[in-house]
Formats: sequence, C-alpha cells, structure tokens
Amino acid sequence: MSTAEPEATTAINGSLPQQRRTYSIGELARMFEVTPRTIRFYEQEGLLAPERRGQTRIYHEKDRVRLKLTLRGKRLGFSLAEIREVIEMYDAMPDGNARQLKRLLEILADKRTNMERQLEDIRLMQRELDDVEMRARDVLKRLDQQ
Amino acid sequence: MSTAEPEATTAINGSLPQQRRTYSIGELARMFEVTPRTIRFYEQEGLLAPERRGQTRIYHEKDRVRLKLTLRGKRLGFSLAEIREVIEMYDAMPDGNARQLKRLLEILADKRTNMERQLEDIRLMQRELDDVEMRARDVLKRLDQQ
DNA sequence: CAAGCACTTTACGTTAACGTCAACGTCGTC
DNA sequence: GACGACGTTGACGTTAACGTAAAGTGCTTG
Repeated sequence: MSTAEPEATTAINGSLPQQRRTYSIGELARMFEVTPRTIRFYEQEGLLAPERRGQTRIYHEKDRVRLKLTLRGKRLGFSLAEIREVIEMYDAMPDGNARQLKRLLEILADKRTNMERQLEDIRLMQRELDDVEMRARDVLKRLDQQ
Repeated sequence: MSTAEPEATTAINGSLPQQRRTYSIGELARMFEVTPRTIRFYEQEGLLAPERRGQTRIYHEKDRVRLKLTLRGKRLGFSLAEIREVIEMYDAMPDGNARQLKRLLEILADKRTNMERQLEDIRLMQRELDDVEMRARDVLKRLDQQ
C-alpha cells in the first residue's frame, strides 16, 4: 500500500488532442514509484501494450493512464486479471457486440457493489480506529498523571 | 474479494457482560464463508488464540470479533502481519508503556491516511465506472437502432 | 574507444495466503 | 461396532505478483 499518483485524469483514454509527450520505462517507473520490472510484468499480463522503437518500449499518455488505473485498481484490491478484463472489454467496445457489452455492464455493476462494500468497510474501520485511539490516549493520560 | 459479515459490533472486544456463546471452528468458518484451514492459519499467524478443550478449539465472542476485523482488514488490503501488529498492541495496551502507546498511535494515524487514500481511490474509480458505463450504453443504443 | 548508463530478454527465486492430502482421534447413532 | 460428521496435526503444493541475477544491446560522453 504505497503513496504515489501524479495529477488527475478524466477518462480511461486521457485523450487530449495530441500531447506528444512520451515516456521511457524508467521515467514511468519513477513517476509511480514502481520498478521497471513491474511495468514489464504488467505488459506481459496484457495490461499495457507500449509502442516499440526497435527493442525499446515507448510509452504514451494512453499507457500512462492505464498504468495509473491499474495501480489504483490494485490499491482497491483488484487482481491484475480483473483489471485486465475491464481494460480489454473497454478496448473492444467500439465494435463490441451486444453480448460483450452486456457482460461489461455486469462486470461494472459487480465492481460497483464491491466499491460500496469497501466504503462501508472503511467507515467501520475508521470507527474502530477512533475507538482504539481514544483508549490509547486515555491510558497515556493516566500514565502522565502518575 | 468475497461477501460475508454477520451483524455489527462496537469495539475490538465486543464485550457485552457475559454472552456465553461459543463456536466451533466449523461454525465460524460457515459464518464468515472461509475454510477451517484459513482460521487455523490465522491462529498460527498470531491473529487468533482460541481456548482449547483437549485438542479442540473453542471460540468465544472475542475470537469471533477478531476474525471479523481480520477479514475486514483483508478486504481493505492490509496484510495479516499488519493486522496482527495492531491486535497485539491493542492487547498490550492496559499495561503498555508510553513508547508502545505512542507507536500504536502512529500506526493508527498511518492506517487513517491509508483509509483516506482509499476513499479518494474509490471516488475516482466510481467516476471511471460511470464513464465506461455511459459509453457502453451509448454503443448498445446505437446497435439497437440499426 | 572505453566506460557508463539505460534498456532488453531469460530464467530462476521468493513471499503471502492459503489449498490439499494423509493419517489419526472422538463423538453420536443406526 | 461400523459409519459418518467433525475435529486434529503435519507436510507438501499452488498462485499471484513481483525480485533478482546473468548476459547482452545501444547511445553518448569524457
């Protein structure tokens, strides 16, 4: 459970007209505080598909956004396989058939209930933390008074 | 990411005066939709410490609450080691020295920022889902019209 | 041109969190 | 008293998500 994420983005394809900014694997790795190994692994798992210049990988905005979404998904406890499933369906959307699209909507609904669940969990967990903290402060105060 | 959790509880020690309800490992496993193996594993990792009647494990309310908190923690992406750390410190609280208590408060603060992070992630993720769903419905509608 | 740096692939290693299987004990009951 | 349901302890297997090490490519900089 780390702590990194540059700026905000809107949709899954952060497609402002044509920012011709590209990134090397090292740059991207530093941006998100992961190792290049991790990024290559995500590619191997079908989560990224960067351009190639010869051997070397070239990452565009699209790839950066995908990586960001992937890491966010991970922090929320999704497996890479689950994340890939959504990404793949999203990519297949334009020419997706009705059955596929409906399947996508199902998955999305699923993720949604998952999010709701987590919200509830977080609220409950925050209460526990409140409770434990109160007691700890209490004991501390008593120690001070002696 | 499963879906189970019986009723609500207040503090880490759901200590209503004396509910003399106990549970077998199988009962507990069914309640929370985990396997007995999982529960034994949590014990081995120091997250549970049930009473023993001969060979057999006897679980009380306290154990049930711990298990619940453990599973909730897991859903929020905490490792078993992290969860144990909090539980251990909580147990050591009554006679904990100041240093330990302050360390506990630090950990709690840490978990808190973590929760905040997750809340933000969830909000962002929900927007992505909104976005993807909209587009999917859009494509579907177009397919219907043809 | 040698050194250094960033990149590449291949392949084996590692950790967490269980699953699975064997081999056994202990009830209640048919 | 055999059977089934439930419990027990090992011990080994498995999966996801990388880490790590080896060995090579390609640029550019002193």
